[in-house]
Order: sequence, then C-alpha cells, then structure tokens
Amino acid sequence: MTVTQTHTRTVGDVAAEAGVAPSAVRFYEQHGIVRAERTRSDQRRFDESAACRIRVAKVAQRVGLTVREIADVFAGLPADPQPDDWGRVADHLIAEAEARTAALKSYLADMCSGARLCELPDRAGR
Amino acid sequence: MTVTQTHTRTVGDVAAEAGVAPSAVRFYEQHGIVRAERTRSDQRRFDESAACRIRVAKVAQRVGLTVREIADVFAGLPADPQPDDWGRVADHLIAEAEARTAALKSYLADMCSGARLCELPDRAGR
DNA sequence: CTCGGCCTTCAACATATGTTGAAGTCAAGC
DNA sequence: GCTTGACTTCAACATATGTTGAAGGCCGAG
Repeated sequence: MTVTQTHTRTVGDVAAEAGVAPSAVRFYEQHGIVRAERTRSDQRRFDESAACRIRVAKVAQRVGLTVREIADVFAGLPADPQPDDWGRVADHLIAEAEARTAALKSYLADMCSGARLCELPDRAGR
Repeated sequence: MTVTQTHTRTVGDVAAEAGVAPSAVRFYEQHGIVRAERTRSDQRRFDESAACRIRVAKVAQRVGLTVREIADVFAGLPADPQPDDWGRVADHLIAEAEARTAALKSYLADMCSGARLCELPDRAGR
C-alpha cells in the first residue's frame, strides 16, 4: 500500500513553487510562516501547504501585514489544512485588510470634510 | 493688515501635532513626505499641512504603502493644499489600498475555489 | 551674561525583511 | 572512490523605517 508522504519538499522545491529564493523560505520558517520536519541529515522537508503559505504571505504583506502578524494568523492552521481551514484564514486576512482600508478611508473622509483641514483631533489609531 | 505666515511650525510643533517623535519628522522631511523652509539660523519651519501629511502617511503605511510611494502620491500636492487637492490624494490612496485588498481577495478566492487547493496532494486514491 | 530649552548635524543603534557568501555535509552518478 | 549539486549553519551585508546620543548653535528669561 502507498503511504502518503506529507513532508516531501526540499527548500529548493518550495522556493521554486512559491516563486521566492531559498533564503526566503528559510527566513519564513524561522519566523513561523512555514514549518519543516528534518531528515536524518538535517535537511528541511516541507509539506504541500508550504508554498501556499508563502504565496499567501507575500500577498498579505502587500496590504500591510507584517510577517509576525501573518504567522499569528497561520497559527490557526492545522498541519495539512483543509479548504475550510484556508477559508477561515482567508476571512481573517481579508477582514484585516478591509479594516485597515476602512481606517484609511475614515481618516481621509474626516480630514477632507473638516472645516479646518488638518486640525483634526487625534483619531489616527481608529 | 495681517500677513499670513505659512511656515511657522518648528520640528517639535509638527511632531506634537502629528503625534510622532521629532526624529520622525526629520526623517519624513528627508524622504519627501513633508517640506520645510529654513530660518536664517538653519532651523526648519513647516506649514500647517505638515502634521496632516504625516498623519495621512502613518495611516497609509498601515495599508502597505511605503514612505517612497506615499511621497510620490504627495508630490501632486501644491504648497498650501486645498480640499480638492487633498481629495485627489485621498482618492489615490484609497484606490491603491482597495487594489491591494482586491488582489488579496482575488488570490485567496482563487486559491480556496481551486479544485486542487494550493497544489494539494493527490488524495483521491485514499 | 549666563542658563535652559529647543534647534542643528552626524553617527550609531535597533528592528523588519531578506540576500549573499564561506565552509562544511550528504547522496547520487560516473 | 570522486565529483557534483543541493543541502546545512552562520555571519555579513543591504534596504526600509526610525530612535538615540554627542557636540554644538541660537534665543529668551532671569
């Protein structure tokens, strides 16, 4: 019978799959974006979700999330995430992106509508 | 008659107004977020839009724009910007934020709807 | 006229996000 | 067995975004 190997990808494999440098893959592992097992000779082996996590992380960075924040969101992902696991992560990321955009819009709207432009109270954090 | 002085704020004034450190105000000046004139004794003097620019920049950074990108957007602002000048800047920033969020949503939607989630392994035989 | 406070520049440091290079290990092919 | 290529770690470098500290200038109050 076939035993499904979950951790079959090397650093180079994941890097190629995700479109980043191998050094970036190691960096993301150090920072909790991806996890790896080790072979007997200490080489990293990633599962099939690794490239996916990295691709998602790259897009999430573009909306202002830090690697730390993305790692925190990914912390809710089980090994071998299923579609609904990804769905929850997606919802979370999208909500965060929209909240930040909403904060921007709100701040700009207040500013532009203020009688005295630029002399608004400090609501930047809201 | 009263001559309106346009550049009356010191670094400390702007820092307090914008809620950032004086060092940050200098940093933003170096990177084109704000402009300053100089007194005879070489001190910076900012106009009233300076704190505003910085506050906007801080919110824009939260949606993933770099200081360079924000400075580029602000490059379209005249000295003493009027409400419609700010309106154009606001539209530009919001469009950029929404484009990035849309890219995130699109990527996640594709990923989650894909028959094979992120190159998920072939589990059909199990 | 000195003192305190805010200003100046410049360099060093700090954190985030990576890349590059040196030196060494391991497995596969000739 | 030796070569080759991809892997390992670690340190240094690079860029973005700031902060901190030293050394000094300018001005208003006492």
